[in-house]
Amino acid sequence: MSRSDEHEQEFLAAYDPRAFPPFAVTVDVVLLTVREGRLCVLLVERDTHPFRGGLALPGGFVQADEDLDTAAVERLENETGVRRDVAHVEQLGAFGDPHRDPRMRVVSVAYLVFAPDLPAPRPGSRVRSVQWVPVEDVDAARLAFDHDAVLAAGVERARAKLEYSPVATAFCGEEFTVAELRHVYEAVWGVPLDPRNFHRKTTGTPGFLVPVGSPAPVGPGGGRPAALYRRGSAALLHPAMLRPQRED
Amino acid sequence: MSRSDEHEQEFLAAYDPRAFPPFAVTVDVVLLTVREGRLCVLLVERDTHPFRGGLALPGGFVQADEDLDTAAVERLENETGVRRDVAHVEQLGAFGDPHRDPRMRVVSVAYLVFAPDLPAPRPGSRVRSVQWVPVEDVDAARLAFDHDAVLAAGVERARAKLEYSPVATAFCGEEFTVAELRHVYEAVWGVPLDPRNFHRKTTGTPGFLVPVGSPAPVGPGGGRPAALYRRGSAALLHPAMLRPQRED
DNA sequence: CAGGTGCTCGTCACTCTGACGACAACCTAC
DNA sequence: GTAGGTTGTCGTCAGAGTGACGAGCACCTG
Repeated sequence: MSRSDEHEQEFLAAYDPRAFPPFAVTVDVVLLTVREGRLCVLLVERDTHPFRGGLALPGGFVQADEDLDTAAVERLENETGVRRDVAHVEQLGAFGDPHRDPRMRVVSVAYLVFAPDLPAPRPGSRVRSVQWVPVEDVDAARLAFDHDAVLAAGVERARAKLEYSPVATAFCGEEFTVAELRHVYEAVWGVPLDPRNFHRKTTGTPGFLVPVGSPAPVGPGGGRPAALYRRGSAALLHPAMLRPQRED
Repeated sequence: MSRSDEHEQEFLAAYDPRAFPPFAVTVDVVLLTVREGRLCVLLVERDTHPFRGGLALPGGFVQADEDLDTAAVERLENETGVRRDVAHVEQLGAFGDPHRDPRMRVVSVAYLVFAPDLPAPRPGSRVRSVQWVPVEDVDAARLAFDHDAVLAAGVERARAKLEYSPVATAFCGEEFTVAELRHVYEAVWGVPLDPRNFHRKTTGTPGFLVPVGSPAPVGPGGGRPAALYRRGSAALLHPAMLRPQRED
């Protein structure tokens, strides 16, 4: 397409800051895992202005030629060592309150990541420490920026998503038992589930679990050894696995 | 918090374009409605570079002090006259491919809006025409930017959302019949539904529909007059209303 | 070997659903 | 007014899915 004078004018006008106010764009990652039966989120202690010393979700600025998804995975890998292929990554949404960052106008694109229990993360640049915090124990009022709202959205999305998709397997290793998967559901939903009905449901839903031919593994503290499964090919669970609804 | 020299330096550093590359941020609106039994989307014919003459979703740049949600509703109202209170508005997600806009780096936050059948929209500024297009008839390859992907995400989100939430009522007027609501489901899902089972399901799900005390209205071309309902207070449908699954 | 633990399979009552019959309440045509 | 068409609403029934268990299996430790 040849560029006429008219187009050239419009092209240049695109850089008029009055018409197109400049934003910074960041990614923030809600990285969830299940540790010791509890749903945990990865938080970093900031070492830079603003909110120095405060807790925040890992994340950072998107570079000029970087895709949003790539930026999220990149920041994640740099700060925690989580490789993309052992985790589930999905976009959570955009957060763009005009005053969410005191420095400047920032729109943050939040990502939700599920990973199995991982080796201890190491602090990256501009960060004092990195820690897993049970989501129940997070003091929302102490989180930097609007990360309390981002975290809440991530946890709620996770709870809903376990119902109709097989993503819970992303919290487990490559191979896992039905009980391990059940512990994931129990930790995310915060309710106990009947082992027998859970077993019937998960093994009976087509495409959810694929039995691993190899024999059953050891049992840690006694009990019949469990069969191993891998994640199946289904993208959606039919029928869905509904969490028990609290009665009023 | 007093601002030390150190903080001041960091504060100023925030405006270094090498560290914080400038983005433009836009909102794009997937406005869906049901007209003549078909799910339709509002598209505008662009009158400006780039994609002049091409079809696109309505939308525009977010202003410097404007909230994202506000910006979406504002552009929507300006271009179509849809008031926020007669429609359902939710964020769809962020689209930020580095080359989605040939002019500059743009991140677009897409919004999904459901509205009842509306009076004909009027073209706004920088727009040649505004038209309702059945989503089945949209030529995805001719849409500007990545609006084909945005539209596809919006339609898929709408289809999924009808299952577990009462948002389908947003496609109807203040008061509506069960049949009108059923036509919405049929148009969005593209499948016929059994009127008797649909009636049992919708009137039986707690919080979905509230009968209007006033007597039944007229029937247009014959048939027993239908009872009128308003939207109930439920935010989620329990149990969900699952769309019939295609068999393979 | 006894008893504990956790895995897996069964049973049963209940709810929800899809498919359909039947009647009610309106219309228009004759 | 009566016949016949159209749409709304209520009922029925068989089958699938679920919650709440019981019970046996396969490992452990003492």
